Amino acid sequence: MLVAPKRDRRAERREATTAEILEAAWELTRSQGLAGLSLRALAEKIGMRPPSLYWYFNSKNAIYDAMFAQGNRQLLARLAEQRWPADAKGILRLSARAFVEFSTEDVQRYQLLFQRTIPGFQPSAEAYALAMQVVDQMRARLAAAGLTEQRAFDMWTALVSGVAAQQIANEPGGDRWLRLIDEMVDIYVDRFTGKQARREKG
Amino acid sequence: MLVAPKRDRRAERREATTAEILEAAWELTRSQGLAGLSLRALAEKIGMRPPSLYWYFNSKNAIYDAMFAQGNRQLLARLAEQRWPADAKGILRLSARAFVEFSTEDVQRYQLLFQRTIPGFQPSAEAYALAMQVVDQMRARLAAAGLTEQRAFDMWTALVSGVAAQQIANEPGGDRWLRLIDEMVDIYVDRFTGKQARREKG
DNA sequence: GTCTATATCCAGATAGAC
DNA sequence: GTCTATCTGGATATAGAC
Repeated sequence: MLVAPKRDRRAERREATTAEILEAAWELTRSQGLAGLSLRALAEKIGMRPPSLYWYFNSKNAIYDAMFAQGNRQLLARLAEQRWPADAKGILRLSARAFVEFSTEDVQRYQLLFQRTIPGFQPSAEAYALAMQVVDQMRARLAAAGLTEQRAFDMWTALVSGVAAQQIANEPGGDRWLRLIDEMVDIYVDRFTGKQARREKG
Repeated sequence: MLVAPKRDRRAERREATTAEILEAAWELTRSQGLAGLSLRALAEKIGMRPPSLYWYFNSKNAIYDAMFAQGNRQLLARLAEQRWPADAKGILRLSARAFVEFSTEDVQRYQLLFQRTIPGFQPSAEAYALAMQVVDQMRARLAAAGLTEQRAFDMWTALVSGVAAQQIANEPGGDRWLRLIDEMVDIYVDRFTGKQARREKG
């Protein structure tokens, strides 16, 4: 009687090729821009003919979708691997730094994940769920720092994404805005945690 | 003897058509995305054949360039038409509100002016000079509010563009982040002007 | 100024052989 | 799984008539 082997070598190989395609896609976007990605160039880069890509992805949008999901998984992993301190200010500093560094590392990934720059693209439900997980993680970090109100969270995301946006738009690869993170956290903390915040609430 | 008439009707007509093309281009980008603009669709929208556009613009990039310049002129006009108050906090509030409202009004314009989303596009020297004027205006407003340091200016642009970015990315057309502007100005002012700032300096 | 006709090239996607 | 061949349609841009 035939038994299924423990390892599915075919599935493994398929996964490996899929990963290779995505890696090549990221590289191409870095040089051609996110919207400039073409299946021809992608196929050529990995030594395939364009139609062969369709064995792995049903459409170009499916590739964007996989990239979107992968980027969000990378960010989740990045957040998970941090050694989170216990104090509020430490948590906020690390949270901001991790996000801004992740964003500035790869402009195209930043645009795909956080901006609506590709005309037709909308992430699938599965990919979008990962993006929601990222938001939940951020919210959990802020809660760990004692901040639970929606208003405080919105202000926080504005501050952090502002630093990232300016760094990317005006000095990609530099650290002119990155260096402002600690001070930004200070002025945020002054307002939203500790004595002052309690005084305003009471 | 022939004398040149005071009005150059031909030039006027050419200008009018140029303006019409640009207006149609903006409308198309709003529905198709910035990168999705095509000369075919643009020509059709104004009842022309595609080659006729080349009488007015040498290339597609020239159209993007004119749009870039126009957007910056619109922002300069917007800043100029404000009735600027005398007090620092009033100046900052109006400055932030004017910029964020301008940004959220038209997402494609925002992307063209403030983000590098089109693969090949780089503004011409003339158009770029207008973008510099915008920055100078912003800097002048901040100076009028008593803030002259580079670091304070960088922090300010991060805060303002963060509010705009979040509003556009997460709730286009809404005011969830717009409503945070006054509070954002408050926490900024607490840090960078008045007693506290002087104490930190001294 | 606007047109027709055309050049040149590229895009994403499918059919079906092997 | 990967290929060749092909479909269909799009793009920007130019030449030259009117």
